[in-house]
Amino acid sequence: MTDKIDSSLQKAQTECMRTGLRLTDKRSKVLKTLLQAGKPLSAYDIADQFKVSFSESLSAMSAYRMLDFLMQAGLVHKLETSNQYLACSHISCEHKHELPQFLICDQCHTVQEIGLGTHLLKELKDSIENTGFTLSSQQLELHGICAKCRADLSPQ
Amino acid sequence: MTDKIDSSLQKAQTECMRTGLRLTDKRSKVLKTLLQAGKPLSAYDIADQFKVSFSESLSAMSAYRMLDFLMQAGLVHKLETSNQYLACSHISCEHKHELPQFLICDQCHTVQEIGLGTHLLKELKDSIENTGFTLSSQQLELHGICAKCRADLSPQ
DNA sequence: TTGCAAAATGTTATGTTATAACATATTATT
DNA sequence: AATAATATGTTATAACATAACATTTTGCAA
Repeated sequence: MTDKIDSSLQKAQTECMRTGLRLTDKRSKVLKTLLQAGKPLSAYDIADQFKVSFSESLSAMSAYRMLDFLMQAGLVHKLETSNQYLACSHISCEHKHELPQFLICDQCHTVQEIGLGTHLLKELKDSIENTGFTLSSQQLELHGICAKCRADLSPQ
Repeated sequence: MTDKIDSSLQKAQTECMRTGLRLTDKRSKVLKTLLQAGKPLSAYDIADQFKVSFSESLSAMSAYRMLDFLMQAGLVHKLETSNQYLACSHISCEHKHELPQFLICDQCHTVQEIGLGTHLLKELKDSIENTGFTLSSQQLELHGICAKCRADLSPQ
């Protein structure tokens, strides 16, 4: 578990170096906060958790700035439908994804980052662009109930 | 134009009566505000515009409550990605839609409510539900550049 | 190595979006 | 008319986000 987080942080560091971005100590710690949480957090949650984890202050303002950086670097996503941030689940793999897709459980609030089939995505994209609209890289956020909560709700 | 708005208001009234919902004068005026705007507005924008249009006060708190009602009645949608509200574009037609889809232009901020093919939607839905996740009625909000802005940006 | 410019972070203030809690008014039902 | 339910008014405050400017740190050229 810790290994996974460490290797993600390592990978993030390497990737930033390669592209000339500065993954500073604080930025790295913000990313680590999200990786450790394993779930989406608000900017203010992050600032609070940061203080607890690292006994070091972080204003919400700074959290926002660091999140901006991490999002630009593709290391963090923002869930627009819940105003929360979460670490990209593909940091430690090679997987490149331009259109992240999230399944958000409205019961337990866990978020699963999935990869829809490229075929389906292409069809979706084509269907939209046929109307003359040009998609920017924008994510899908789909709400519902995850398998686990579904099972808990309707036992038997 | 005014006819379209009036007929939408009429239709909304009829539909609410039929289902036992109370589309009061204020609620109807909030809906009218959105229909007249023809674009998404924030709750505070609506309260402001309401005062201008009807020379009658409306607190933001009240606007939120009326928007909640109108959303429940299926007459208004909320754009979760921009915290704005807009009248459903299908009030005056028979079209029933459980999963609204929006194309949001990040340039001119116009919003187009589209209907993706049922085939494509079914495929998308199946693909997601195969993972064990149960979708609730959730809309798609896709950002990009509309045809008009696209043309303006790259002439010739 | 020093000095400068750019980037990052700190700090304070304020803007924007949304809800809580309780009071008052209106409406439907008996 | 009494009363219960619904709707609206009002005030306060929570939650999310950005602006503006000060200070510190870093990278780089002289």
